[in-house]
Amino acid sequence: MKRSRIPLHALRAFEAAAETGNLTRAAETLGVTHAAISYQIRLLEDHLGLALFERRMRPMQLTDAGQRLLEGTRGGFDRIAHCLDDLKEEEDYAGELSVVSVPGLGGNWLTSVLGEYVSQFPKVTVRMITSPWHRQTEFEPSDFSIVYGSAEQSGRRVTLLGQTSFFPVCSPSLPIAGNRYPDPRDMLNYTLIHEYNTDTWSRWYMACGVEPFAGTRRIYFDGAHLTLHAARAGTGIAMADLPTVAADLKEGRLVRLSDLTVPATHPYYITTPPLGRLKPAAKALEDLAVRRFRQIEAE
Amino acid sequence: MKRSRIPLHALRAFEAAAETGNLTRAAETLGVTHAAISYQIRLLEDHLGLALFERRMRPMQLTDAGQRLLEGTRGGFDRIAHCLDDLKEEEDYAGELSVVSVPGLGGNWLTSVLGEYVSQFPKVTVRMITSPWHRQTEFEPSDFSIVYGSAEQSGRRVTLLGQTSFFPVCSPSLPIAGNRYPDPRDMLNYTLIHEYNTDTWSRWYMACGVEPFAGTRRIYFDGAHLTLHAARAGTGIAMADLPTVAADLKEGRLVRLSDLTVPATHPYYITTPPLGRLKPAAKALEDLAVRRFRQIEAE
DNA sequence: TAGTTAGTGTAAGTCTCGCTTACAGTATGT
DNA sequence: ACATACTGTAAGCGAGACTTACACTAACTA
Repeated sequence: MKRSRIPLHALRAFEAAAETGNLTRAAETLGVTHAAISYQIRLLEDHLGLALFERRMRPMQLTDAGQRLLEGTRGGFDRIAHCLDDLKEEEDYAGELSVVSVPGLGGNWLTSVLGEYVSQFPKVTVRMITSPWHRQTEFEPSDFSIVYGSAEQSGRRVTLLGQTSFFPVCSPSLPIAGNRYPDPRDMLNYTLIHEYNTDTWSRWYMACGVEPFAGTRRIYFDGAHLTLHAARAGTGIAMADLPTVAADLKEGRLVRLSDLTVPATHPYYITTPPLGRLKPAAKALEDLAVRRFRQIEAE
Repeated sequence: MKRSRIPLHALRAFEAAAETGNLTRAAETLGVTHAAISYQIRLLEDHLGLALFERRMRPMQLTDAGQRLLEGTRGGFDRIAHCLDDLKEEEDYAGELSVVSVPGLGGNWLTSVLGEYVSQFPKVTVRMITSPWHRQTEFEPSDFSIVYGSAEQSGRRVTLLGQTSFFPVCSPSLPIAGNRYPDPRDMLNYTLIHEYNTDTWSRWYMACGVEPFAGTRRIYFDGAHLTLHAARAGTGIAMADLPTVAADLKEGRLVRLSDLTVPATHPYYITTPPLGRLKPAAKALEDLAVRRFRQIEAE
């Protein structure tokens, strides 16, 4: 069969479905909806003119032809996947990778991304520094760094990571955490945890249409990691963005108090050395980071 | 590597390019433009973060990584392609296939399609009949048939093949064949070869904006294959459509005399037994026929 | 056997990304 | 130096992969 006419996407969908006997499960592993799988399999069956699945029963059974096809595709794709994996084990994906990040994303989100990264590229040794000085000048230039705000930097390659937006969070131990999405006015009875040099709280209340807070308790910290630490400890209510607190929310250390968000004043950027000196390993990290960021945004 | 992230199209493009060391050639084999290949390879190199080709020299040389990748992908795709081919060799693609066609397309175009078909499905024995009686009723119902005009038929599955359009052709031996796209008025000095029960010639002259021919010689035949036979023999000028005369034009047996075409009054349809009794082999022939028809239309 | 849950089928509409077009740039041959 | 043959790349288009939404069917539960 001519290469140009092999329905690759359809075969991939078929393989996933055949392995589980369950379109929904298959769809999840490929990161699409069940309808997409159904569509592709229909296409493939139509192309071959024969049935690949026995659909009377559940879980779906492969027909003879389906069984045969599964062996072929699995073998083929495995071969390709291994080859691709091997390429990633080479020198290009070995050695050291110096990573610098601003504390906000760096503290929590980036560490989890790096966790996935090192398991995917076991031969890369990552050295990470978080530093609020996002200008690269005073450091030995890093292989990969995340900066906040303006990113133009002498001779470094810049790609947009994305923009976050803020919403109030607090410890589940505070009484107000009980009612889902309480009235913003009620939140004024708690300590509002601020970060120095930001106006996130006031912008948020403005967006709510609530009068600026007058006599509420406030406390100021130097950096988002500290405000969140305080929030977790039950000190009061802090503003947070999704990437930094996604894990906290999921594991119940923090509770989100509103649907309403205000955008960060600046986006995050990734900077790397220019194309000539860009390490493949850094590019791979960039891809992963961007993907994970999008993923969180989508939720 | 997770299946969902294998860039299959990019790998296919890479494989084609790596095999020839020539993007243009690779593009041809995949039936796309060189830019498409270039784009996909760029994507792949970018995804992996490393160069696959050494581009200083021509033909392009694979890098080490490229070499490795080629082995993997070639192996993988070969495996899949073989598996797919095997599936086509099974009972589903064996046995007899009865094909019925109206003479127009059947005479020339369909035979060439069938030629390709049998080389692709060697185990299928094709029995073809051309018959102007495109109603199926009096025959043992065929596995695959091409009809002209209205296609509604008791219980058969119908798919549109396409609509042709007509233009004048003649033998290269006629003097008028010398000048490319002569004045339609000059053509009136030759015998106009007609097919019974069609008004193609008069519709064509109407489309030209030329007065209906008065005292020109005419000759009538029963069926397009006869008109074309006469045209090839130098009898005069006949009307023909692209599928039927594509080979004649390419091989110089006929010359096209005008850019202007008039559409056929009806489209061609393919009919097969309904889904339950549709043979996979017939479906495959249908796919091939439709593809080849589109291809000619595109030229 | 009726209700419930988990899954598949499928039509309609959306949007991505693979592709073409068009042109500039770069090797190789004469 | 010119011609030829190929590659690189930006801009824009369109097919088709995908999502959404709902109908439907199988398999459990009681």
